[in-house]
Amino acid sequence: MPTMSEPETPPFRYTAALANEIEPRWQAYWAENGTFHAPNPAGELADPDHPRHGAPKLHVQDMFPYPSGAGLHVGHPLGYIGTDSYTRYKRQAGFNVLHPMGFDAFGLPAEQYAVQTGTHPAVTTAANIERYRGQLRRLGLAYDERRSFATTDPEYYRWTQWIFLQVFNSWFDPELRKARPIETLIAAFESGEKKAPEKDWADMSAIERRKLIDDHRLAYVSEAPVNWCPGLGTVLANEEVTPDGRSERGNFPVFQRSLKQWMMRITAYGDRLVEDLDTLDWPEPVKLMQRNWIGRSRGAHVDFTVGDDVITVFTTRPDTLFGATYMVLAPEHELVDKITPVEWPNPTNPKWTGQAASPREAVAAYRAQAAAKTEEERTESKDKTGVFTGAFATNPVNGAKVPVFIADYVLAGYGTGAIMAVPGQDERDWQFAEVFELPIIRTVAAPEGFEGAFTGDGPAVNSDWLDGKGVVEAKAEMIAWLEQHGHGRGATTYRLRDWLFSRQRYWGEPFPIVYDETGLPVALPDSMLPVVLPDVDDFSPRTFDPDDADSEPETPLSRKKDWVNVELDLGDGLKTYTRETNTMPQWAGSCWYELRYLDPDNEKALVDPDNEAYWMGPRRDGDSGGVDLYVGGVEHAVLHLLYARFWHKVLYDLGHVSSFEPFRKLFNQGYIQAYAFQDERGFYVPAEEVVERDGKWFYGDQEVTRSYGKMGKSLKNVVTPDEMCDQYGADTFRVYEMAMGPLDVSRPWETRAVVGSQRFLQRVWRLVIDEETGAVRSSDTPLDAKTRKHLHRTIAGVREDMDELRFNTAIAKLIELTNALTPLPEASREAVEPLVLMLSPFAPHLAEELWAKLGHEGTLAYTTFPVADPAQLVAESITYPVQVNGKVKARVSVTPDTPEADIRAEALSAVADALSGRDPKKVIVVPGRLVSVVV
RNA sequence: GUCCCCGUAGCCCAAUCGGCAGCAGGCAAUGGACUCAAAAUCCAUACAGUGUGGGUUCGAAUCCCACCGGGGACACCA
Repeated sequence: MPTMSEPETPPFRYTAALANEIEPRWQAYWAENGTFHAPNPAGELADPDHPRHGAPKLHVQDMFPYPSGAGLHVGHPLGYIGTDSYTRYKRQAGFNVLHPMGFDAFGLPAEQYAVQTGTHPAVTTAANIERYRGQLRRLGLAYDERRSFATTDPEYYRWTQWIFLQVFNSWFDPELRKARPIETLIAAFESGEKKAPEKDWADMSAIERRKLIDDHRLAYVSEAPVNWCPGLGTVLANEEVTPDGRSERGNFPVFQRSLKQWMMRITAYGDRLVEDLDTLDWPEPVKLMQRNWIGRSRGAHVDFTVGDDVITVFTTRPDTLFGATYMVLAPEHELVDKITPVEWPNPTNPKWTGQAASPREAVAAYRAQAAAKTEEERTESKDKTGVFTGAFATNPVNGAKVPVFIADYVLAGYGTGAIMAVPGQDERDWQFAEVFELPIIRTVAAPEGFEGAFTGDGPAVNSDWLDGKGVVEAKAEMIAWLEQHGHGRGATTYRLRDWLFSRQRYWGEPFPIVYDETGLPVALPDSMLPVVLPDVDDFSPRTFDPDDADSEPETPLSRKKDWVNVELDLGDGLKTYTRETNTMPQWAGSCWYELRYLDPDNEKALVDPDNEAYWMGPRRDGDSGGVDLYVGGVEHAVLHLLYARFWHKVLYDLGHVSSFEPFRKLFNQGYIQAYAFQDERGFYVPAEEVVERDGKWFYGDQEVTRSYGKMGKSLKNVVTPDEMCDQYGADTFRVYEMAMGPLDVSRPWETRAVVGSQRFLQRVWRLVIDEETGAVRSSDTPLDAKTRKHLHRTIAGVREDMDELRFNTAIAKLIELTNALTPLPEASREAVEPLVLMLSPFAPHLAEELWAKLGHEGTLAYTTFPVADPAQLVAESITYPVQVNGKVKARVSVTPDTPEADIRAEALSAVADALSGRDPKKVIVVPGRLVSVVV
């Protein structure tokens, strides 16, 4: 115990200097004693002697950071301090707490830095991680450091690769709605239980069989339209492309190209990803964003015939089929060329032709026009454009001939890329019909006088056998009719696309895949993992002129020929194979890290099942299991959380985990933002030197304008936790961040307000320590009754606030208690010790120091959090305000157990003057609150 | 354009179920004590009627409707 043997401890005030002496000392103590190690039920991290062995568990996790070169600013650790305070409290409250931290260290910035400087990304990354660790340690964050890792560690990404192989070696069985090992599919084909689409399994060649199987894998190679970004030299996932068709990172143009890429069949999980949201304790807006992103819609596929061809449309409103007066195909639809005749039918409305001499010319011109537009231009103008193809389709319900158009308001990538247009019930179709003078038939009765497309519910009209039925019923009957007559079938579509999983980058996980002489992929066996990322001389993918759409990707790994070409024995004897030279996207490592914390050193499995079941297993029927509390920003509402859920479900299906969701409860912390100031020329000036005078802001003598937003170097408004630790100490900084508002609310940083938290800690310090002599001044005198009640009220309130993550109000209650104790002649231990314990989640170093000074041995981390005495929570009397017609006219004081009738009587006599003889019409007694009299 | 979240003292924020808007708390301000003076500390004081307008109710910051302002998401998804 370093603190016990230092009589020369400066006996002064709790200052930044003192804090900076205390804090590293306790950080060292915690590290040396492994204070925050959490015991596992099994394996190397098990510890039967641990004070929390066998206690109820709690797994709390933060979204781990990408260790950037810029280090942390004061906004970053907000959530970390929140979870640290929460878990310190829960640990004291008796839980076995797992609170780990790691690093998401693959990614573009380190690679781009490497390209610029030649420094290996591994070197940059390691240095950045060290810096982060130092910054986090300085804040006193209580992590189990044995469980920390980076996604770039080969021992970690070995398991990322292993999970990839699990995904690769699985298929999605639509009957069971789950992933199953690929062998079960092969067996099904072999036994004839499942039929191959084109010819019998028995008649297929080995290569044909492999291709068929590969087409069913959850990870597959696909020649598919992808987002090719020449400026970055890589392809991007849809999610990484901005709505105006540029790369989210770097803002380069992105082009649609057909390229061979790895995909993950996340769409197979669309239903479960939607449905299981209901089991999760997540903020509603995040669930909503996921639902919207997945975009499941139910409806029907309907077949329209055009000559000898069949065009299938997707509609969510099969009930309106009688109102389909035309059809629209996306300009890119594959049947457009085939159905377009040589000449315009006679007659043809001149508005339909785009002034072209023939349908083919019109189609070609319109396509060129559509292709020239960016995605943004296409969606920005809501004016409907399009052109008639010259072809007519047959409406299957009534045999009506309807004209077929192409128009860019129909998207090639959604549904079937073709729609039946029902202007009477769809606003977009209505607008198009107005422009092109197409007939409008209402099939749902609209209210009297209603103009435009009616999308609400109502009885069907003009719809033969559906007439009179409501929308829901009519939909069901139409789907049944379509299926019965072979014109269509019920269908569900998703906005969600399969996940593009390969990147032409260096700094990512290599795929555990090689190609044989057939060019088909072959999985490496587990025994060959990890496939270590080799050193290369040049880290950059070949980049191109950002506008060169026809360039071809060339990966950094592909240039390393001695690595790419390998001789391996994969069961067919020694053969030459070619390695996959793409790497995985940055999301891969963060898709499963919550599991690795549970069992970080396990070499036999990604996580021991006992450990997984203990920390993350379901607790009751229907419970998804998962991390008990996951804290991070809303910016990950869709991508990271969706991908992680997907992988987790695959692992669940294959029996590797017992939980079917990774994160049971999600909490979005707010952001700390800051003001930035610009001078007349628009240059940013250092924010900390700007002063306010009369509602205006000045930098020196110069007036500057204020804006509010992120902290950033270029905005010259960054404040770092290190500066705060220097100026005030980590505890003051922690208390300030937790006190300045609720954790989920964003707020502006204000350095000059930090001093308030410092003063509070100084007052607490002064309750225990004599500032002149350094002696402990707390007494053993019992508290007076009033203060004792205040203490227990505070304990009860703080516990409640802590459980609900309301740290700001918990701290306010502690300040209030401190302010009540300060003027007392003696600082009684009866109050001071609980106060120190309750403060310890927020100001752990100060609390440990005071706890030691008060004569306790070792750390307080496992000392029971104060418990309120219920007897002390009962008020001696309750004062009821008495309202007459909403205005407070009197107050009556009664004991808490006074019956309602007596309260009523007392109240009425108290306001007898105000009533002046009138009879009360109504008297409302709200127990514990007030009495309201109405006359 | 649609959807979601948020508007309470100069500022950051409190206020179970609708029940006395603040001895919840902090910053800043003002006055005082201490000091040669200042800082720090301590004590005290003032400041809003809850963005606006309606409605429901005995009673609305809280529930409903419309509008205004700020933030976020999606954006022709058939």
